[in-house]
Amino acid sequence: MAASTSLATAFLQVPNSNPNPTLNYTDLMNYSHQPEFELSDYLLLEDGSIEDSMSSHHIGCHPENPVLPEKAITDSTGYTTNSVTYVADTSTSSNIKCKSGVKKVKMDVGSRVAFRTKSELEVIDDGFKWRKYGKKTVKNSPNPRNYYRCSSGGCNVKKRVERDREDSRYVITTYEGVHNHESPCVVYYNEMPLMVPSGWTLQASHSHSSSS
DNA sequence: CGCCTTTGACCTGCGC
DNA sequence: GCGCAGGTCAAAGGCG
Repeated sequence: MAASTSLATAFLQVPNSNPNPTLNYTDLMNYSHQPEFELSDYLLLEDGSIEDSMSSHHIGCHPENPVLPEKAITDSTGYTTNSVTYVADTSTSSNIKCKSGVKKVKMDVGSRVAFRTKSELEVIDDGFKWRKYGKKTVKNSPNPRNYYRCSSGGCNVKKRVERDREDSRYVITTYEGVHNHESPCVVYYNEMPLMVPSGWTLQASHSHSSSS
């Protein structure tokens, strides 16, 4: 049997004044209450049942340049904004859910994760090369939905990008599938490949995993 | 020249 | 069965 690991990662981009290059969950919560830091939502697409907390997250940030304007790397299910990057491991079929302020996380079966993030940019460099293959207007939404496919040969990962119909300041990105290749920037944690921006550090605050 | 975006057409699933 | 909406295809054109 393959190892089963519940794993979710958040790369936190903190204010320049932050003296601490690595953060744990408590730090994340502290920054989430500061005005210059806005934590994004991310959404659950698949029906979930297993509820967990952010204690299962690993949180890190760039040691020298804490605020990365537009550059960050995630894995197939991660998403990056100017504020925060979440990475959810879908190879183990995890799903995540939280509200503003990130209090709850859900893990579940499925390889599709959506993130709702506040960003002026619709397409953010997440370390992979994406090729746009479609654009569609969505019913009851003034904003079109864009479809992207990983341009790496043989990789079938897709993502959908659209602006929130209720608040166009937010971008909803849905990742579907798992990359069968590495990002240019990747580290391994618990034998799991994690996509980490070059120069970033990763601190494992808490984790839980199981294998058989 | 290769890779990308654009965009209309086509396909498919679902509700009625 | 029909119509609608979402998702994908593929041709055309642009750009480095």
